[in-house]
Amino acid sequence: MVYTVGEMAKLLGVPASTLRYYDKEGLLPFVERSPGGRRMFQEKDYEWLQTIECMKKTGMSLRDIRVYIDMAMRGDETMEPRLQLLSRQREAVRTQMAELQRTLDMLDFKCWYYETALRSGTSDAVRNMPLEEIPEPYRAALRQLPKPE
Amino acid sequence: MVYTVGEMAKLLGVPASTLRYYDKEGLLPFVERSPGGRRMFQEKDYEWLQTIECMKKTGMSLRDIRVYIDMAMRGDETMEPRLQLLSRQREAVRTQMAELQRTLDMLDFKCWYYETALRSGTSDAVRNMPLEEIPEPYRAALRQLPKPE
DNA sequence: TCTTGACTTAAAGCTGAGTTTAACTTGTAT
DNA sequence: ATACAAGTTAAACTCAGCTTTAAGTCAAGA
Repeated sequence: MVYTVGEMAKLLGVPASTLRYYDKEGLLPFVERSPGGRRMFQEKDYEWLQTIECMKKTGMSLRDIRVYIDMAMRGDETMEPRLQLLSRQREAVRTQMAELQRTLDMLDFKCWYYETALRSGTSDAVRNMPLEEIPEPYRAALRQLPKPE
Repeated sequence: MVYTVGEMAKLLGVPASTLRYYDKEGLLPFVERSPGGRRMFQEKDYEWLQTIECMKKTGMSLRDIRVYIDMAMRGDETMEPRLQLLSRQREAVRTQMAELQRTLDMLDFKCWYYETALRSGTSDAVRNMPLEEIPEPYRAALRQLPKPE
């Protein structure tokens, strides 16, 4: 079973222009063409495209994904550098998550701040609240934060 | 104590061009000018800038940050919409983190895959490994994933 | 006073990841 | 055989978030 670019795009839920763009950028070296020049996507290409999607979710750039694909197409001899690339990406995602957690703590604190201020009708009460009265979970965020405005 | 744009940029660890850009985009309505037209940053402006930085880390667009700043400058009457904005942003960050976790699971699995393949010298062994032999933590990721290449 | 470094603006340029457009070709259905 | 939807390319356009450049202004130290 082969698919045209439009069919494959539909399967993946992306515009066909995106697949053409990826092809132009060298991300789809595995896609063959018909005698008339049309892309003929195979079942196995769907798996490649899922792999690309997955890499993209990690925040990897198209350039790095292309490098990865190129290596993967060269077979087992490139397993080591591929592992290295994935390993670095994993580290990057972990870092990203840790940063997001700190950001989330800040947002939790700010939301609490406004909820409290709204309940008392003014921001004065909570702005001048002594540290001891601030619920424990928010104190850490407060310490590393500017005052909410 | 007042600072020029260059001094404030140094304090924040960003290029001065970024602060000028933010000003042009309306993110710094609080910064006053000298008679000669130069920006004079005050201590309190430093706190505003930290707030902007914090909002940016949540992935908020400059446009939304400007809206937030504008509201904050109008005082207590805008607390409710500000809370709504922060609340929405918090939801967005939570979603983002959940997605990253799934991505991380995938990367963990892929790294395990390559580590195993490298130890056995070929990807065949692990490619054909029956599900029961795959360590439990990785099975979930495998189920929602394309085969690694 | 003069030099010099840091400031000012407007406008253009850059990057990544696409999307849109225009002009043309292919292949399927009638 | 013909129509016509869907394919092809190159090139231009978009968007956010800056950065760079050019041409000019300000102000602190010698």
